[in-house]
Amino acid sequence: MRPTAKDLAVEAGVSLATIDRVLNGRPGVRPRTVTKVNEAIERIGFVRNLAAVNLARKKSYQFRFLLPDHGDQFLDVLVKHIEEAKKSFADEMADVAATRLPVDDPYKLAAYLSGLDAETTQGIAIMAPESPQVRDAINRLLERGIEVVQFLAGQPKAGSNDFVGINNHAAGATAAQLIGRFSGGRKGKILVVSETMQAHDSIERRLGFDAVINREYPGLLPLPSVETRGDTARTRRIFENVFANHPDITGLYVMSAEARIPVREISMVAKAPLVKIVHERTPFTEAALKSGKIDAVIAQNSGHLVRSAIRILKARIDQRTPLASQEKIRIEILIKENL
Amino acid sequence: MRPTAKDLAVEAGVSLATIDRVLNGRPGVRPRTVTKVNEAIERIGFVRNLAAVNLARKKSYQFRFLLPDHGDQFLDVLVKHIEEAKKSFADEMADVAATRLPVDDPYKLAAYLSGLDAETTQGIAIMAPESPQVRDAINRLLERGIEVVQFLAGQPKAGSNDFVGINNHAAGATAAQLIGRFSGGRKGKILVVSETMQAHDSIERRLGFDAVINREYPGLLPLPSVETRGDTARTRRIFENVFANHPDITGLYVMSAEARIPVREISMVAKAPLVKIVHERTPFTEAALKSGKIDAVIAQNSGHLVRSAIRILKARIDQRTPLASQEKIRIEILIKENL
DNA sequence: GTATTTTTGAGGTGCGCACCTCAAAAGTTG
DNA sequence: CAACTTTTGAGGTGCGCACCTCAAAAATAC
Repeated sequence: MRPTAKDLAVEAGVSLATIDRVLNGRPGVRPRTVTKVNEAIERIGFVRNLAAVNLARKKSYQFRFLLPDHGDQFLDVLVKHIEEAKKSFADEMADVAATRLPVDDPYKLAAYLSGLDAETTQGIAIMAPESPQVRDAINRLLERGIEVVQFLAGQPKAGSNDFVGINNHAAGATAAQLIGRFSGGRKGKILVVSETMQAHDSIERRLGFDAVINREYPGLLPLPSVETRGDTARTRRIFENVFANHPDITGLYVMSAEARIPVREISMVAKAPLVKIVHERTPFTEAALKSGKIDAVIAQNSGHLVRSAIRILKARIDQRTPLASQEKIRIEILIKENL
Repeated sequence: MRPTAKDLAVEAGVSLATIDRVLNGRPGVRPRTVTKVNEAIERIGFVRNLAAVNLARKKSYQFRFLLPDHGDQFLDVLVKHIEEAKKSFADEMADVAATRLPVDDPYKLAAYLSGLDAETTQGIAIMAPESPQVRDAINRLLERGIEVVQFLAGQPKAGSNDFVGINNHAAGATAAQLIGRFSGGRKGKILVVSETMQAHDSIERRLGFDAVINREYPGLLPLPSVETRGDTARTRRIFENVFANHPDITGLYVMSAEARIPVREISMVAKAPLVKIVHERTPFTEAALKSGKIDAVIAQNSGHLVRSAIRILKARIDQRTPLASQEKIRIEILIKENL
């Protein structure tokens, strides 16, 4: 049986009231007594029963994911996993919800954030680009005692674990290494595509990509980034143009989550087979991998992302340190064999 | 606020005692009343507060990992993660321990299993090869109410989630695809190495490997599996022999967890650079990836493995269904960029 | 030394639920 | 309809802890 507070009181030679004071940091305890209790804790290996603590405190957790309102398949996958997490975290007294917002409008987003009530929301995960407005709003949330993590987007603050997502520089580097290896020594140009280069993550990926290609694959030349803006016709025009100028394109790297448009359009304009690498696991990319339309997917486990964000928020509220090895989001390489 | 049993009683128009009878399946309740309560549960979305339940029931979980007593680096990594899990699951009233055993001796292992007491052990994760003795012992454990999962080794029963680990056939296929792609069209022979081919996992990996190589890379010829038996000198002799007979070896696939001996020895006998793929993330394989001594690692996240085993055991004891998407162990491809 | 402040102890209540007992109410049987 | 049997309700206790009050003991000040 695990020792209880009562056992601890006996071991430390104090009363339950004093144990309570020490455990909960209440005032009016001599330093000597605190030490005595802490030593007893070490000796008998006392660990608070979190379930009982939360029960007595009537604590529950209400978390919210703020996601873009316009979305591709990857967002649908995320929403699905949030629903799943909602069920599995119900056991731990955590309620999880998702809200779709026009995250690209910093003012609307900031307004929404200021409207959040600390009574009904203990933590939020925000998937939105950086902006001064949002940064301020986040700081005000923190002041009001609402925990925040940046989810997939935004500028991660170094050293803190307030960002949930992969290291995008490393992700770009990984893509580059794969394109390099898969090219098997052939020379050629690499077409690099993104929905937009405004996003911080695309910029990071591009930097990581170029670093590896330039260092390790002198035979490959990455072209300047091309933006689809989610527009099929535009993409087609750009591709036709690029291929006209560079008939020796041998690879495609799609940096943003929405891979459908570039993958479809490139098959219309490219004559020779290319090495194609895209990001994120979605129904489309899965099917494309299986059918051989693309060669590899650089992914982050979306279920893990969601759960990790929740666990980090929860740990912060409980004043615990999340398990670093569990919360590190891995850069997954998917090929058709390990789907 | 979440509805409590009291709220449920009001909603269903019955007393708390009846709620208790229904929730805990006690006898003496009319079917009509049961229906009434269940409908009320649906209506107000009642979910039992697991923390309170476990508190009232004084329930705690004691789990044990049974691991081989002779071990390579991968086992050390596993043990480290078990220690880590021990800390993080303490919050959930679960105690986790690891025991090293001569798992290759079915009689000793079976004897140990029979000696387990259901009072002090609620679940175990076994990493041991299949044998009739062990299979029987496991069945007796289950009869005595001790939950069991097979951990990494053994013959997974189809359809049940009593196996924690990757699909080894797919892992072998993944290795093959990578060797194929990384070879860049060159022809050659592939040296396939294992510590022993007795183990079920090596056999599966080999099958998956051959399937892909034969189907997709006719220019590559996998040689018959070579067994190191953990013996450096033996391995060296075999390698020298093999290279003498097959000077055109262009790739190495190490199927078992211990990659140190084959990777070191091959560098002594191979003249030309090879494509080298090994299994499992360990300090050695990490360093080898970084320094370029190997090209890729097929890994399973060992922290995830451990936590998954614990969660599955816990869910079974609670009569819950574990979250399938979380418990699926992914086949990770590691290169130096995504470590 | 006494007066004052600080530290400690004793005890109670409630969190949401399991588990138990006993009595009252509702059904069933002949 | 009485004599059952089955179903339901009322109420209590405890799980391990938080949080509160009040009084007693110990340390400190003057």
